[in-house]
Amino acid sequence: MAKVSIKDVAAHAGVSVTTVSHVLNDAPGKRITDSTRDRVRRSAAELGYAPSSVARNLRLQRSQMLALISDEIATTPYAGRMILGAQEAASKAGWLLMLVNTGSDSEFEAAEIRALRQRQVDGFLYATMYHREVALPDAVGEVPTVLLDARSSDIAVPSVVPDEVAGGRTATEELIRHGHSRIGFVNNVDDIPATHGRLQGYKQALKAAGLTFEQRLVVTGRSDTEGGLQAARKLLSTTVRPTAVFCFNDRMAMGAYHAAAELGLRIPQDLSVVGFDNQELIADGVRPGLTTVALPHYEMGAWAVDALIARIEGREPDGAEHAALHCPLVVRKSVDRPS
Amino acid sequence: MAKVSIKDVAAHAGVSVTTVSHVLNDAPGKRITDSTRDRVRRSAAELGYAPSSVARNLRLQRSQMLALISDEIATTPYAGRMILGAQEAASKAGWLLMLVNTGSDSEFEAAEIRALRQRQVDGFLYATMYHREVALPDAVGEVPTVLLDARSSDIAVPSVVPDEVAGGRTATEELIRHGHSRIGFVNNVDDIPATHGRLQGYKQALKAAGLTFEQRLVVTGRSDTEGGLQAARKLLSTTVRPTAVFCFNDRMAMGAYHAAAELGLRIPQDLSVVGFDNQELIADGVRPGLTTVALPHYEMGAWAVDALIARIEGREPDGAEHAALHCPLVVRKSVDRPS
DNA sequence: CTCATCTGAAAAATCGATTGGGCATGACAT
DNA sequence: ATGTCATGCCCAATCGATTTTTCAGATGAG
Repeated sequence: MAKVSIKDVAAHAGVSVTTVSHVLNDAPGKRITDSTRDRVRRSAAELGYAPSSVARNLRLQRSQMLALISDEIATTPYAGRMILGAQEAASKAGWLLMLVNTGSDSEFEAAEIRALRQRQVDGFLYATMYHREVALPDAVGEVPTVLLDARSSDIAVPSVVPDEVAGGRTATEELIRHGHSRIGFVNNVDDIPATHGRLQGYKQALKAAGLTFEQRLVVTGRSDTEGGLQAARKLLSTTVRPTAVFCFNDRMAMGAYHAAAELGLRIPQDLSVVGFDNQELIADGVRPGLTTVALPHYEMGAWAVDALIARIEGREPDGAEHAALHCPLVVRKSVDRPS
Repeated sequence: MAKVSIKDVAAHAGVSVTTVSHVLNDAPGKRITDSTRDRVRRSAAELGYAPSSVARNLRLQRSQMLALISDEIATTPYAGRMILGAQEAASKAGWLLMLVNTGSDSEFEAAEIRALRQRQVDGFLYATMYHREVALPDAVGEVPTVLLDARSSDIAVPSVVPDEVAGGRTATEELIRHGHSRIGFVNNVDDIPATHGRLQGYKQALKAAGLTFEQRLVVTGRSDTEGGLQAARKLLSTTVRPTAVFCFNDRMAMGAYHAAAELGLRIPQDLSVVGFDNQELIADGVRPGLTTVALPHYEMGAWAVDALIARIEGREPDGAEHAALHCPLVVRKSVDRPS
């Protein structure tokens, strides 16, 4: 079963390659009798013919390939779901997805991008592994591009990010719903959209519930377990201890668990905790399981691919689209009513 | 800066496309004067010429593309480093890597593989996200393939896996080195190579240190936090409690931490723990940090790509190669001498 | 009966590269 | 003066498709 080309089909069906092409592509405006049509189709099937996309791409000057460029593929566990979402959306639409990771070396990045353009990649997904603002490298040039989990100052580039504000609101509401009224927020110190967005959502939820925002209930720290531990320690040692904590992410929530343990507080009886990110390894690993808000990585990947393909095929409302996708709550066992 | 083809370069340099091709590819056996060479090269540089790989691939009947096919890209955090290793090795060798994930649907898998062959993918990396035995799908046909983190019953296919036995030995030795002589093993129940290999390594280390293997020091459970908790609970409640535990993986080690906490045992003062996998999220997240054995995912990815390219280019000793890569110890704070 | 029109399909150009075979040109030998 | 040969480069075929153009034969109008 070596390679069977369009010529073989033509010979087998006793027609020209032209006709085969016309039949197989349902060429519009071409007149071909039904009997010929049938003969060609049967031959193609019989021979197991599959058109060479290399040849087709050369002729059509495109590749049906997308490249997902990202700064760091490895260091975060998020990557997987985002890539999966992109990959499945691409495959569903009949496109292929290349993965390229460039690290932080912008020299290397530019070189890779040029290499991809040389291979006629039709579009780029420019992804970051956490929601932040980026500058699109010049090298992408005129090739259609969509930002994934990132925003650009250049608003002409479509982008998709998580709805951080709504996510923060969701987390806080879950605590309010269980009857908490003194709710602490262990936030990240970094100046990134997630920090501000989740805080804003926290405030919105409080306000909507008629609770007053208190600055001293917000403590910040590095966004890892250690930072969460320290921040939570400080928060839980205040004179009027909160009965619940919303943590910037699951790693910090893990730190809050440690702090609670130090202080002899049981979760969720003495302290309710909500995290953010839904990192299964942590959220499922700690005891009790951590109620948290999930980032819609899969959905963002899929959205980005769909938007990119639409753009490439020119069926896009002009003007860039910017999506902020919903972050759903994942309920486990770390939230209860206040004692 | 539209598309500049070889013809443009030829025109600009005042030579034929043949000559341009010969110069740019350093065609062996072709005689071209230095002055012409220079002229062509300067023209190419000046015009920013980059050969179209689509055209080249059509002519040469290859694509310089590799595809990494895997069952599940998303569900394990390992994927990242493995993919990164593959990706960087490919890029270093001037190849492109496609990612394809097929889920468990072998129908869909076959379809994807056919699509890839149609695009002239030159080789496949068939990866699983944990070390196990697989059957290579028929659809790959004659295309060169290398197994990643998997073994096949068909020994003709090269493969690379972690050296589980040596890893188990390393973990156990670390405990022995600190003076432990009653070392428990919290093992996985699944019938996979890791289970048997790590146990074998555990036994080897004991034997080498002159310690006798005791069956009751080995307990098994599901390979997650809960399973680790239950197994460790059982192990630590025996009359003669071990002073150290080697856990099948970091998730089970996390369960062992929970069990120790229940029993009022401090780590590492009262109990030393060694894990396996080096899942940063866990190993760095628990307190104290977990000493563990790392799986060489990055290295396996790179090895597989190198082996695959070698095979494709025909510079490979005949007969398949099978590599078992070293699993290095990552020291944190969960091991101390017995009290 | 002749010429125009329509049909169905084939021929040929094209995409951008690689490559085996040739063809001038000048140097050298006879 | 003529034949031989190495040199330096170009022609044209090729890869496998798509697409524009062409064309032979059937049909119909005048």
